[in-house]
Amino acid sequence: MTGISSRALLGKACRAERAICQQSYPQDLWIAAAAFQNNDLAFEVKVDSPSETIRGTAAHWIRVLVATPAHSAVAEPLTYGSAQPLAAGALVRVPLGRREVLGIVWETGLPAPEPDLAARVRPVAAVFDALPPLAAPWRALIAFVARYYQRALGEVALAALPPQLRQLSGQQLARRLARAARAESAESAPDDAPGITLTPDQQRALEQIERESGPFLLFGATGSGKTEVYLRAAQAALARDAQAQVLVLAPEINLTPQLLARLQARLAPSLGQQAVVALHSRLTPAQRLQSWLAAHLGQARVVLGTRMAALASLPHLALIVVDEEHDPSYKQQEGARYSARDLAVYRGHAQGAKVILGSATPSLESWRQSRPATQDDPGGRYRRLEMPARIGTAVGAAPNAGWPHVQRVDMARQPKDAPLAPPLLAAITECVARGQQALLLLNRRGWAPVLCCADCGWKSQCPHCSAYRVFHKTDRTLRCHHCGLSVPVPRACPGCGNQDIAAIGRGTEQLEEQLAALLADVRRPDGAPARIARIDADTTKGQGRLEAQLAQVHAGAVDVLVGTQMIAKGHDFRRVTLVAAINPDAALFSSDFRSPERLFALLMQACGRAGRDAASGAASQMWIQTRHPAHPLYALLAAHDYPAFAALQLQERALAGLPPFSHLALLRADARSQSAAQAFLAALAQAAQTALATTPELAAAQSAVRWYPAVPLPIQRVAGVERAQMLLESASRAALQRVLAALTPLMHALRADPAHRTVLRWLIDVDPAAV
DNA sequence: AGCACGCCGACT
DNA sequence: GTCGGCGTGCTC
Repeated sequence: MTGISSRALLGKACRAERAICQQSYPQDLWIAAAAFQNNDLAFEVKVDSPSETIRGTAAHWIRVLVATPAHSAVAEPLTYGSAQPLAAGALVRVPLGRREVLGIVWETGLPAPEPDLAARVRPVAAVFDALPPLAAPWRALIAFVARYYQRALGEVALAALPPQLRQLSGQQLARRLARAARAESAESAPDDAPGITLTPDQQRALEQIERESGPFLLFGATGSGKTEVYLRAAQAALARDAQAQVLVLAPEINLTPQLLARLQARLAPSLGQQAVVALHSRLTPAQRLQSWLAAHLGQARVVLGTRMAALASLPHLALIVVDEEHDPSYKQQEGARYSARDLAVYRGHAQGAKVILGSATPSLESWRQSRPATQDDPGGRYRRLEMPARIGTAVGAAPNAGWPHVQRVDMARQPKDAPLAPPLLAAITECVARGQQALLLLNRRGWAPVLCCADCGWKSQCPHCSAYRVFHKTDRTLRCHHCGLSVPVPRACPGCGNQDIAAIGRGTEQLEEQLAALLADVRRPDGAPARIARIDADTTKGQGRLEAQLAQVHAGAVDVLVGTQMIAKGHDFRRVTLVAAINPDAALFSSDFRSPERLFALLMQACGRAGRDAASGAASQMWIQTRHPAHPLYALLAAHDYPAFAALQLQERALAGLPPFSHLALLRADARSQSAAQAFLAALAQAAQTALATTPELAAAQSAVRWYPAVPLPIQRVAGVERAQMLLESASRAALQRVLAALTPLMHALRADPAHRTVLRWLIDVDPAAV
C-alpha cells in the first residue's frame, strides 16, 4: 500500500463510500445513517418511504438560508429536517455537501416535501439556542435588500452577520454570550446636561424632529452644529424608551473615531461605556462579533458604524442618523450593491424609527425628495430642516457671513507649468508667516500620472489595464492604481532605449517636492522654516498612520498640508485658514453625470475646512486653480450657494431624464475580450425582448424601460479582464424592478450557453453610483 | 464560496 | 507511476 498517495486513496474511498450509500442502501436509510452519525440530533428513522419516515417521528421541516454565492444554482432557502420545532430567525449549523455551515432558519412549519427532495433532505446539525432569533423586521430588511438589489437571499443574509459567527461552535457562542451578560451592569447616572447653548437653527431643527415623523434632511452648513443636533436627537430618543437603540452612520472608517468620542462623552455617563459601540470592517473579528452581539441583544443602545452597520440586527431601533448623506461611500461596491443611506430610510419606515439625513451638500436625490410643497406640487417625502448659519455668526448677518472668500485663479493667464499660480503662492507664504496652516488638495497620488518617451511615444501603459501606470518617485516604481502592478522605473525607454523619459502631469508627491523648493525661504513667526507634509493613501497605509499624521497637523507641527480628498473630509483643522484646489477641472468634463455634484460637494467640504467657525472663517480663503474661472459650478461655489447649484443641476437632470427624475440600473459583464462581454449583454437584451413580451404585465414594464447599447466601462480593462456595461433607465422604479427580476434567470441561462463561455462574471447594479 | 472529480502535463 | 495544475459541477 505504501506507494499510493493519500489523495488518490481518499478519492477512491469516498467514491466507494458513496457508491455503497447510494446503491446498496435505500435513500431513507442513507438519511438515517447521516442523522445517526450526527450525535447532536438523533433522528429516529424507521423504514418505509422517506416522507412517512419523518412524519412518523414528528420531525419538523424547515427552510434554511446558507451563504450561497451570488450566481450559484442555490438561490432559494434549502430544506432541512429538525427533531425540535425551531423559530424563524434562529441560527443553526447545517450540513452542506461535505461541510457544515452556518444557516438562518427562514421558514418553519413546512409540509413534507416531494419524495425526490425528501430523499436529499438532511437534518439540522446544531442549533444556537443561546442566541435570540433574528427578529422579523431584520428578516424583512434582508428580504428587501435581496429582492431590490437582485441577489440571493442567503448571500445577503449571511453577509450581514459578523464573519466570526461562522467559525464559532454553539458552545463557544454560549460562552461569549454569558460573558456579555456579566459585563452588562448598566449603572444609570442622571443625564449630564451639556453646557452648550443651542443656536436658534438647532433649536428649530430639534423641535421639528421631536414633533414630526420624518424622514428629515438636515441641510446644515459646515460648522452649523449638525453633530449637536444628532446628539440631542439621540439623547431624546434614548430617554423616551429605556430599550431604544440609535444607529449612527458615517461614510468612512476614518471619520468614526471623532464621532465615537463625542457620542461616548455625551451618552456614556448615563448609559454606561458598553452601551456605545462601533461597527465597521476595521475592527478585529472578535470586536466586530462583540459589537454585533451587543446590538442584537439590545445591550448596545448606540451603534456607530459605516455602511455595513445599516444591516446590523437592532431590535429596538428608534433613530437612524446618516451623517454626510451625500457621500458616495454609502454605496456598497461589491456583493449586494446596496446604498446604506437608502436602506436607512427604508428601515426607518419599516421599523418605525426616525431618520435624519445630514449634509451641507445633500445628494440631489435627497434634496429633491425634501422639496417643500407648493400649490401644484405636493412636495417630497422628506422634511427639510435648514441650518444655514455657522456658529458664531451674528444674528441677521448676510447669508455669506463667516465663509471663506473664494478666489478663482485663471490658469490660462499664469506662467506655464508653474504648479502654483504666483498669487496663490504669495497667499500661502503669508499664511505660513502668520503662523497659520494651509491645505492643498490634489486628487492624484504619486509623482506623475504618466511617463512618456519624447522620441518614440512610449507611455507607461499598464500591460493588464487600460490605464497608465503612475510614477512614484519615493520608491522609484511605476504603479498601476487599478490592478496594483508595481515595477521599478526603467532607466531608459523600453520602446527605443532613449535615456530621456518625461513625466507628464503632477501628483501629490511632486507637489510636495516643488512646494519645498518654493517655500525654502519662508519662515514661520518663530523663525523656523516652513514644514510641509503629505497625506494620501500612500502615506497612511499602516494601522493608525492617518491618525498619527493628523495629530501632527493638530499639534501645529505642519504648516502646509498636501493631500488627496482624504484630507477634505470631516477632519476638523482649527488653524487652517487657506485651502486650495490645485487642479479640480477634470471633474467638470467627466462622462459621469454625477461628477459635478461630487466636485461641488468636495470643494464645499474643503471650503469648510478653512476656519470652522465664523470668526476665523471670515478671514479665511479658498483658492481654485482653473482654466474655466467663469464656470457656473465655481461661481456658485464662490457664492456658497448650494441651493442654486442644486437647482441648476436638477434642471439639467430633468432635461436629460437622469436621476432623480428617472431610475437606473447597470447590467455588467466581465470577459476575456471586450467583444465577448458586449455580446453577452447584447444577447441578454435580445432574449429579454422576446421573454418579456410573453406576459402582459412584463411587457408593460418593459415598454417603460429604456435599454441603452452595451458599451465598455470608462476603464474598460482591469487586471486583464475586459468590462462592458449596459444601462437601463425608467421613470418608474416599479417597472425597472419588474424587468430586473425577470432578467436574473435569463442571465443564468445565457451564462450556461457555450456561446458565452468566456464570460467570467456578470452583475446587476441597481441605482449605480457612477455611470 | 468550498470542495469534490477528472483530465492533462512534468517530474522522480 | 505519482504529483499537482485548474476547468467543471454540485451542495437541501
